[in-house]
Amino acid sequence: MTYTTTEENYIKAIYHLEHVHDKVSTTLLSEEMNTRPATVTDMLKKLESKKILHYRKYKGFILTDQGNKTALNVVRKHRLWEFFLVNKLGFEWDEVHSMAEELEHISSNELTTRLDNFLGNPAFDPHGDPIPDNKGKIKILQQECLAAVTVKKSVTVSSVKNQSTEMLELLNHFKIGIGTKIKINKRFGFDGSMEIRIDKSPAMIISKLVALNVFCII
Amino acid sequence: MTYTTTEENYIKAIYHLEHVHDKVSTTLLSEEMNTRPATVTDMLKKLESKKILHYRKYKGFILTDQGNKTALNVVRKHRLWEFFLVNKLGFEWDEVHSMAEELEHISSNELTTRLDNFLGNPAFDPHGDPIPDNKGKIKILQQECLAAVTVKKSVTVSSVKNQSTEMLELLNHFKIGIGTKIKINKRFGFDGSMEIRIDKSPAMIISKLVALNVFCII
DNA sequence: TTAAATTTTTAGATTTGTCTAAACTTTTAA
DNA sequence: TTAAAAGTTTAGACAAATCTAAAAATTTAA
Ligand SMILES: [Mn+2]
Ligand SMILES: [Mn+2]
Ligand SMILES: [Mn+2]
Ligand SMILES: [Mn+2]
Repeated sequence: MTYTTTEENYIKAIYHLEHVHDKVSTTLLSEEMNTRPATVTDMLKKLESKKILHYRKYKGFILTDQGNKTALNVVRKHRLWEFFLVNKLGFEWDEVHSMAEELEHISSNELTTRLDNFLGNPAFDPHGDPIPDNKGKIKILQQECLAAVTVKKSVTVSSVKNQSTEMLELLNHFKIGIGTKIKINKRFGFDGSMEIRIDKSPAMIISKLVALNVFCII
Repeated sequence: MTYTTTEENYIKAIYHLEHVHDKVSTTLLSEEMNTRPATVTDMLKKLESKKILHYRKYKGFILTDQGNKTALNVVRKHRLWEFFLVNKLGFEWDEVHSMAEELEHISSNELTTRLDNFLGNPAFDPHGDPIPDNKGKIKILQQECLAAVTVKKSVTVSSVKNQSTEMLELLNHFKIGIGTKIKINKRFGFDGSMEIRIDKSPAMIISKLVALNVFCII
């Protein structure tokens, strides 16, 4: 089975939303896809007929195994291309998303396999998100939210939740990236901000919102 | 200006045909695009309105400067990606065309520039075709058709005209590729076939049709 | 428990790229 | 030089992905 670029984008969006919300609604999906709910309803019928999801009018929808498999393949390509763009072409992590959004639809499986090998079969993309292997298997790390880490502990940044350009730009400014080692000096009760230190550089303050979006390995 | 994948494919097809035929007809273009002439007429009107070509009903059409520039950019991306697939991912030269047909539509100019640099700014693709630089400039080689080369001369293969899988497969079998040095032993008047030799390997016979499709530097 | 609010679906259009069949223009050749 | 052949365009239709407006179903809350 092959799917259009649009279908693949819907499948991937449903996959992502299913991992954040326990029930994905038509409206939620329409917001994610920047379309109208009516458009989503049409697409749901189409994807149902292609056995990508189970759908019952007014009752909701959920990806089938086939749907999940397809989503994982698109996610795999997206993250492999992001890795390529950052590690081979020298792009910054905040520049690659829209390019990967196009590259993820290149169809050749052989190309994906060879790209994977060329990159050294990476397990994580530049944002710390796991790259599914060719069977759809994902490495799951035991991570903790930086906002919840005990004071005085040292941790290693492993992923970023909010991946907006603004957030990544801010982390760039702080010189925080995947793999950065952080020591938590103090947490301020007033606004939940934290004083942290990277190596020997001077201590700095990050807001609670930033801390909530950074995940670490302890 | 940005163009759809379909529009880009038409623009590129017109560009290629203009370099082989002194007048491109609606029917010829429809054959190249595997569509009906009526479909081409519709697209011509659309591309005319986008200033990609000059068009006069029943009288023909020709790319504008803007059309040529756009075509060269698509050709550039196509050939850079082919180079990448062969020289970085290890594909054979007869495997890359359809993948490049998709990759050539990835829009980011910054990506194209960085890919070009990553590949070492190659001037020719795996089939010996010139890769336009970022200004659309092409290196033109002084080439001669193998079928026309004087007997006893030694030449270097520089490009292949017919790039069908069948042709490339045949050349693979003969171990003839871009850069291969060939000595012409004899040309047979009966069928125009030629006896050639590569390095110290035993002499072999290639048909006139093969020779007509191989171009060399003398 | 039922009426109001919210969500979802249906109905009917629109745009893009395609088709077939028919009409129109140009070219060819008798 | 003109009639037939060939090439091109027009007219009308369709599938995909989208929209708006209205109808229907579900959820919420008085
Ligand atoms: Mn995408
Ligand atoms: Mn990512
Ligand atoms: Mn293409
Ligand atoms: Mn090529």
